[in-house]
Amino acid sequence: MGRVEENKQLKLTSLMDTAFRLFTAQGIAKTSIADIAQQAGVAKGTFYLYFKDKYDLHEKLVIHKAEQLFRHALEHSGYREQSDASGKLLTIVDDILYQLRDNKLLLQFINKNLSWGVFRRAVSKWEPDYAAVFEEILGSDSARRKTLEIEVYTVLELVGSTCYTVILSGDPVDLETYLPYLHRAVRAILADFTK
Amino acid sequence: MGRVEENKQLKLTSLMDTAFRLFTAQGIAKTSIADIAQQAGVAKGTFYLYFKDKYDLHEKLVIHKAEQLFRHALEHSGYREQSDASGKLLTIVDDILYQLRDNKLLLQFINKNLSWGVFRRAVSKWEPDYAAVFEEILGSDSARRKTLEIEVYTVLELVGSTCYTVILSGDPVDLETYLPYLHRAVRAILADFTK
Amino acid sequence: MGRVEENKQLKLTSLMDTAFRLFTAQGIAKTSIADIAQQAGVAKGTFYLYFKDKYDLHEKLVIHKAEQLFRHALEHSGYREQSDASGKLLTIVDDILYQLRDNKLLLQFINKNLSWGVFRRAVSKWEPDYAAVFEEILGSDSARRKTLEIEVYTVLELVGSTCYTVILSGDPVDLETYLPYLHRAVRAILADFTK
Amino acid sequence: MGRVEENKQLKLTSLMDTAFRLFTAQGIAKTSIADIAQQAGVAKGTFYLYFKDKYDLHEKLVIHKAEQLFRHALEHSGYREQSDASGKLLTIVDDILYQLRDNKLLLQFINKNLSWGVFRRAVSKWEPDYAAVFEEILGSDSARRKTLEIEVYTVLELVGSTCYTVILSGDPVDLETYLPYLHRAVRAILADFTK
DNA sequence: AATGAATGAGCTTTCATTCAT
DNA sequence: GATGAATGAAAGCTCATTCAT
Repeated sequence: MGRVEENKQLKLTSLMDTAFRLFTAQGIAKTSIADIAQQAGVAKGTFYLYFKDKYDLHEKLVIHKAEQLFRHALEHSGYREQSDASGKLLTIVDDILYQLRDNKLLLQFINKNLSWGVFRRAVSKWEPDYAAVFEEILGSDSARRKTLEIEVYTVLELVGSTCYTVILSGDPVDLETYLPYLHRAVRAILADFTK
Repeated sequence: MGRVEENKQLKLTSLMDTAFRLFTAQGIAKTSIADIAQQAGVAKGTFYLYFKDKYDLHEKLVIHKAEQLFRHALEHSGYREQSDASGKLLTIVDDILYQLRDNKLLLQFINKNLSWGVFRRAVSKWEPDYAAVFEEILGSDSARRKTLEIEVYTVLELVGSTCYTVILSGDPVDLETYLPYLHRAVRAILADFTK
Repeated sequence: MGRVEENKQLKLTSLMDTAFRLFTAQGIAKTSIADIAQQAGVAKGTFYLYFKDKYDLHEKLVIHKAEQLFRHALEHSGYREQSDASGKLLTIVDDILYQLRDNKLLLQFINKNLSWGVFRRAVSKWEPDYAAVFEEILGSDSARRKTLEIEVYTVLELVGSTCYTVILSGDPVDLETYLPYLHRAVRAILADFTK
Repeated sequence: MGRVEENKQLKLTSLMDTAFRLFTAQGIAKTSIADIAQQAGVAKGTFYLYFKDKYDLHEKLVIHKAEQLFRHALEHSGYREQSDASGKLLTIVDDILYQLRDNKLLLQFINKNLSWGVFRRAVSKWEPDYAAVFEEILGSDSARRKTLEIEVYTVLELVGSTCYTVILSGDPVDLETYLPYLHRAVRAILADFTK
């Protein structure tokens, strides 16, 4: 990577990191491009070399952060040691939950912005091939394929929406109290679907 | 109610209705006070006689719409005919789901903006006394009280987050296809909690 | 006219006068809205209460100035004393020429921007009814009607384009030298058309 | 011409062709150097190796296109076969008119930008020596010399200004309808001047 | 209570120009 | 010669808010 290429990467990273900080601290509406550029240490015009506008940056940021989150879960959760699809899924979910518990800014950012549609589109572009990973988790039994996708969707949405509020506001109970209930709920759903 | 009072009420209603339409159509960020006032048929200055700014109006709108939604469910779902708490809850949930299926704008608006915390705070202010209604649904068995609240919370979040995407984008499947799975999931959770 | 109405008229006039001065002095491209507003003594935002953008202002200015020019010619040239259409037309043309010779800024502004289409559209909106005036000049002989319009068009274009250069740059000769030739040319055209 | 020279010529031509297209399509004000460079297939910096700024390029383009127009008329109109100055002039004018009728973009570009002064300055620089050509057309009779120049000027301005509007907008009549009138007008002027 | 003209801070966006590679 | 990333001044435009009427 030449000097120029290296420099571009640095500016890109700086812009994204700064934007993440500002977006989570004060929201996208109250964050101006001037703010981002200035705090990232680049000229205002430079912003437009990398992003169309702040919403473009925002979208790219969501995808980027989501990828980091999943990549970590896939590489560190040890889900492969589980024998069944449900076990694998739960292991991954738990890893992600722990990451989010320890990084509330990220949770706030991801959850408010990550829809199932965005997630699926993003997954299909990632390297390594995460689509293959899902194949691996869910199995290749094509008869159960659609059902499994619904299963994943249901569990992810349940975990995402409940934990968002619980972790951030401790309402209606705190995370430690809620986790056992959540696990029971998830297992109940998975068990029922498997019938 | 005198002529003046009546006129004020008309302006207020017009402002809120217009704001709801604009907020859902183009988002709060892209909706200006000038837009709202003009389309509501009042002068810009008049807006400030009723609301502090557009965020104040937005908050009042969320609470107002949520109340309408729950009021309808409580008055029309016939939940009282169910014998157990779970049955009552499911009946109310179903009614709300049907309302939202038929009013996607409302779904979009409510879901993006209604958090558990806002909901609880709002409920406590409503007339008639909805707190009493919840008492009625959940029962007064103080031992199960907290558990039931978690139960309600979990189910509401599950229903809210999954149906939001399904109804609005038909992803990963459309609502007709998804509903049976959702019902199984909800019943599985409720059954498990009851053990 | 109330205080407010009076004030609006003042601001409008100030904006148009200032814009005319700046447009003629430095061109529309190099004139910013901030310049116009500042020198007109109003806030930048006020500009947008009266005009869509600087091109909108420009167009209105062209029409406004053209109207003044023609109004003066019609009211002061005494064209009615001429017996034939050609004489009337020449009298009006001469009056306009003298106005422009004495107001080169106006000439520059009008000529670069006044097209036959704009002129015709503008004329039809003016008060008093200038369309009727043209009727009066050209006569109501409907058989010659279209021919007369072409005649007027040809003469106006000839006078406009030749005098523009001559008055402003004295090239290829100065106005005093050119006028006799122009008059001969105009009379030659009119005489020929009358055949 | 070496490879390098050839390459330079290619880039120059590409820049001028692209600029002509963009200037006529959207005007000089809305055409950026970035646009020109990108669509011409060269880097932005390269632009500055050939032109000072876009106005420099514009001026060079006007002169270049005008030369092409006149060169074609002089080489293809057969004006030499006419015996008198008036006939020669009319023959050249007609050829130019036909070129412009078939190339409206060029008409638009030339007319908005070609003044008598620019034309004269440009003519004096061309190769072959077009000044001599004018000598040839107008004759060397120094007594009539200045009169003939005025004649050329008057006719060119008349033709230019009337045909601009007629060809481009068909207002007040279309070209086919207008041409006979124009020819009568030109002949009337020329005949009168010859008296 | 209602109006809407006026404000001007503040935002997004463009773009000519430079210069290290 | 050629490049194109970077710059930052400058422009257009929006809009919440005020206040005289």
